[in-house]
Amino acid sequence: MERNTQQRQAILKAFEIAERPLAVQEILDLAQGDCPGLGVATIYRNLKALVGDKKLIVVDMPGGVALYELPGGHHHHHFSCNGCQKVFDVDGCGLNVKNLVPNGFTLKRHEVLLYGFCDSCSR
Amino acid sequence: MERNTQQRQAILKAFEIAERPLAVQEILDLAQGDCPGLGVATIYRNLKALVGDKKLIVVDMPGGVALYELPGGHHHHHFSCNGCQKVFDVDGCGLNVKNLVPNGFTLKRHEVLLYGFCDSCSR
DNA sequence: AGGCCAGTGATAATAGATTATCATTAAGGG
DNA sequence: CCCTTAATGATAATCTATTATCACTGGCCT
Repeated sequence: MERNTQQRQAILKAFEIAERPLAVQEILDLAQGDCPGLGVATIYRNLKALVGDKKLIVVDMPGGVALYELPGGHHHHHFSCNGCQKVFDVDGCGLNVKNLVPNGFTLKRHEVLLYGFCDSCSR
Repeated sequence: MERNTQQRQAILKAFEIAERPLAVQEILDLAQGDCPGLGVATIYRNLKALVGDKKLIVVDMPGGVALYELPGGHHHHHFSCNGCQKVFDVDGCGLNVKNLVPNGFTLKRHEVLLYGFCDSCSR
């Protein structure tokens, strides 16, 4: 049986409010607003379960920090801000795969990572 | 003073032979062919020094494993093979940055990561 | 309302990557 | 060739992220 706990609700709500990929620490900070006392172990447990249920997807970022986000469905990439360190979704792709993949290689998927400063940090 | 040790030579030679980005463990395996007894600490020490001297550059890959490569100079990206786990350089870019960056955001740099199977692993 | 047990929280344990320590080795100037 | 000392190798230590443990709590079925 799977229970609908306050903790799990708070975690999912954090993603709905943030509207961007979140790291474990960010999820913890946001969800603790709704659910004081929430512990890291619970975050990890629920993340694993939610990813298994396809309610969240993993975004592997360089540097070893895994981010999680709601499955939007459409093809998109990510923008990492050097100022606030937040990661934002970027709609669309802009990648021309033709003539990029070496001869004999088989392309399965791709990631585009943009780095710079977000709206707030650009000023 | 900076000494031209056999260890440092073996490390740089590994990159020249491999002609692709290498992880610490790969560098160790390759360089030990020229320099038996070479230890990990020496790899890390030299990598740090070589990156400081711009003789190597760091490639941060998702998953937290850092790769190193010779500074080729030209703009390129990387292809990660799901079969042999090796990473290869891919010349060119193919990314149309226009209309990709959100309003107000400032783009500083970008990375394109391709995943699939290399020539050998495609067969 | 009562009770079972999945889920939780605090913390210890684990895992993997990188760094520090220190006795020993060897690069290279004189 | 000798001597200074930077660099090395083995290993312990550290650091960070994640998982396991276990007593306790609260969701939810009856």
